[in-house]
Amino acid sequence: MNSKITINDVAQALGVSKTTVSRAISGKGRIGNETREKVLSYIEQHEYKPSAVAKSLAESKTYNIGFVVPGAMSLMDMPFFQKCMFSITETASAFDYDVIISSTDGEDLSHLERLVNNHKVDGIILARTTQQDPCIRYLKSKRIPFVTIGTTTEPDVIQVDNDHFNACKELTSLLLLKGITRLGLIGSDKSHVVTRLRYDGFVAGYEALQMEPNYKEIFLDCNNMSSIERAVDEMLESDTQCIVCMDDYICRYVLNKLHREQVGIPQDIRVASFYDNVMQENDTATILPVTSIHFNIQEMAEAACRTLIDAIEGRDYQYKRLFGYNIILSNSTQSN
Amino acid sequence: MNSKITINDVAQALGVSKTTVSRAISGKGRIGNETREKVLSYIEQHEYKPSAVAKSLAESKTYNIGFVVPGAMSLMDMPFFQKCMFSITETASAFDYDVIISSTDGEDLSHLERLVNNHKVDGIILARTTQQDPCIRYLKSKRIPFVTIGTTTEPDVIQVDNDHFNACKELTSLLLLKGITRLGLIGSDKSHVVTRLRYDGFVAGYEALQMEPNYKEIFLDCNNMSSIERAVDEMLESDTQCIVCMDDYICRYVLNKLHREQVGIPQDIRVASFYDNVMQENDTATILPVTSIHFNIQEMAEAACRTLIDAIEGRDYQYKRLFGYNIILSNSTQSN
DNA sequence: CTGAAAGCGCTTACAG
DNA sequence: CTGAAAGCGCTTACAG
Repeated sequence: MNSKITINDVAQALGVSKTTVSRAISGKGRIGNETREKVLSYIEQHEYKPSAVAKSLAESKTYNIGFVVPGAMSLMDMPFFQKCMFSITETASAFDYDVIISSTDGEDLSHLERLVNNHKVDGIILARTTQQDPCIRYLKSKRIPFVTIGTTTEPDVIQVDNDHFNACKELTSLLLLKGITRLGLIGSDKSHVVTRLRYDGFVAGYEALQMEPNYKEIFLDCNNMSSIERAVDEMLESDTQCIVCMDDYICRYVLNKLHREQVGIPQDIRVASFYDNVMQENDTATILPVTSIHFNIQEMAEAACRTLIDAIEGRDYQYKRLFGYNIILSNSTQSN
Repeated sequence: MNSKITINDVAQALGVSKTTVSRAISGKGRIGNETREKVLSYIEQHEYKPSAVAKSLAESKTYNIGFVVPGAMSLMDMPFFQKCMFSITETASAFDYDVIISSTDGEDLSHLERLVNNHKVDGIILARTTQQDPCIRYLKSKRIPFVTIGTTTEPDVIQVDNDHFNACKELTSLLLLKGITRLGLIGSDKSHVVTRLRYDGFVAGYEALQMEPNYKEIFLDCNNMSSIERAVDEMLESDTQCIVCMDDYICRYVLNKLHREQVGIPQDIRVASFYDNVMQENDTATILPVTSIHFNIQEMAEAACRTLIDAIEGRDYQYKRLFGYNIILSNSTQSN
C-alpha cells in the first residue's frame, strides 16, 4: 500500500511537470543535469516505482516475453528446459523484461494463442522445434517476433541452436578413426528436428572417411524403454562394436539394460552418447562416464533471449546462430 | 498486424458507444440481449481481441501471477517444480491469468522485488518454504496476496501443503507394526520446513505405539552423495533393519550404494521412502519398487493457484489446506 | 532545457 | 437499457 505514489505525485512535490519526471527516469529527451538529479534522488528516497502497466500502454509494449515449452516432457528433458528457463529469465530481467511461461501440447496451441491475442507479450521463445512445427506457422502468421531454440527449415525464422550436426559428425569420425567401425545408433522421435540433425551428422561422420554406416543398425523412434531395449538386443546379437545413443535419456536405458545383461563396457561393447545433459550432473551414481558431447545450454539460451530482445527493440540481429561443443572421451569407448 | 482494431473501432462500426461494447464483453452492467448478441458476433467475426494492457490499467489489475522457484535446484527436485508449474499455468489460464516465472537464490530477492515493485503481478505463489523464509517476510511487508506451497509457521500466510506429518507418521507406524522396529532415517536440509515435518512425523509414528526412535540412527542435512553414503555405512555397521529416506533423491543414492555393496533388499536390509516423486515415473529401470508415500502434486498446485486467485479477487478462501496421501507398500520392506 | 496536452485502449460511476 | 465523460499512469510529439 506504500506504492500508490504516481508520477503526478512526484511532479507536484517537486514543482515540475510529469514530462520532466518521465525524462529523468527514462533518460530520453534533453533535461538539465540538476533537474535530473533532483528528480532521481526524490524518487530514490520516496521509493517511487513507475507502473509497468501504464508504461506498457503508453509505449504499446509489454516488456514481457513468452517462453513456450512442450506440455509433455520426460524426466530427462527437464534439465534442458530448466536450464533454458533460468538462463532466459536471468537475461530478460537484465533488460527489464519478464518471462511468461506457456505450454503447447502437440497441436493444441490455445495457451499460446491466448498469450498472443491478449497482447501480453512482445515476443516469444520456442524451446524446441519439430518438423512442420505448428507453433512456428502460427507465430509467423501473427507477425510477432519470435526465436526458436532449435533449428528449423522454415524460412525467415530467427533460430539459435547447438551445432548438433558437426558435433555428431566429429564424434562419429573419432570413433571410426579409433578402429571402432561397426556403430549402432539409437534415436528417438524423428519428428524432432534435432533427431534429424544428429542422424545426418552420424552419416556424415562416416562419409568424411569414405565409409558407410550399417543402416540396419540404426534404430529411430525409440522413445520408450521397451523399444530401446529391443534395439539393444538386436545389436548384441549382431556384431555391433559400439552403441551410439542420440541422447542421455536413451543412454541411461542402454546402460541399465547392459548392466542387467551383464555385458561389460567397454570389454564386451562400447557406448557413446550424442548428448550429456544429465550425465554430467554427477547425480547418477549408477552410471559410468560415457563418451559424449557437451553443449553449453546456458550460453545458447541467453543468446536466444538477447536476440529476441534485439528483434523486439528494432536492433540488428543474426538470423541463425550455432553454438560449439566439447567432446568428452571416456573409457566407455576404449578401443581395446 | 490484423489486431490493430480497438474497442473504438468496434463501437463505431456498430453505431454504439464503447461503454456498450465493454459491457457486452465483460457481462457486467445491464445490456439488451439483442445488443449484446450483435456486439459479440461482430467481435467474433472481426477477431477483435481486447488489449490486456489497457484493461489492466483501467482495472489496476495485471491478470498475472508470479511463480517463484528456488534458483538452485537439484535434478531430483525438478519433477516436483515442473508439475507445479504446469498445473499452475493450466489453472491460471482457466481464469484468464498468466504466470510470470521468477527465481530466488537464497537471500537474493532482487528478481522477486522487481516483479512486485513494477506491479507486474497481482499475486505470488512460492514453490517452497524454508525456515525463516526471506520471501515470506518480504511479501508480507509488501502486502501483496501470496500463497505458499509448503507449510510455514509464519502467521497469516495462506498455505497449501501435502500432509507430510501424518503421512510419515503412518508409514513409520506401519513399519513398526510389521516388526521392523530399528529404523534409520536419512534426511536433507533442516532449513526446509518439509524436513522438519517429516522428522516430526517419524518420531510421532514411534510415539503412537509408545515406542521411541533410536536417535543415533537419524542423519539430517545429508544433501550430497558422500554424506548419504556415510550414513548408510553407519547403518550397515549397526543393527538397523530398515533405512527410511526422506525423499527419493536420497533414496536413489541409498539404493545405488547398497547395490554396490552387494547388500540385498529386503533380505539384508529394508528400504522405505517418505516421497516417491521420481520413482513412480517408471523411468528408472535400475531402481526396484520401494515402499513410499505418494502425493498428488497436481491437485495441490491447482489448489494453490485457485486459492491465490480467490484472494486476489476478494473471494473467501481457506488459510491452510492439507492434502492427503497414499502409502505404497512394496517388497523393499518385506518383514521376513 | 521545460511544459501543456493529447494519446495509449480500456472501465466505470453518473446521468438519462 | 445506453452513452458521454473522466480516469487508470505513463510517453511523446509539439511548442516555447
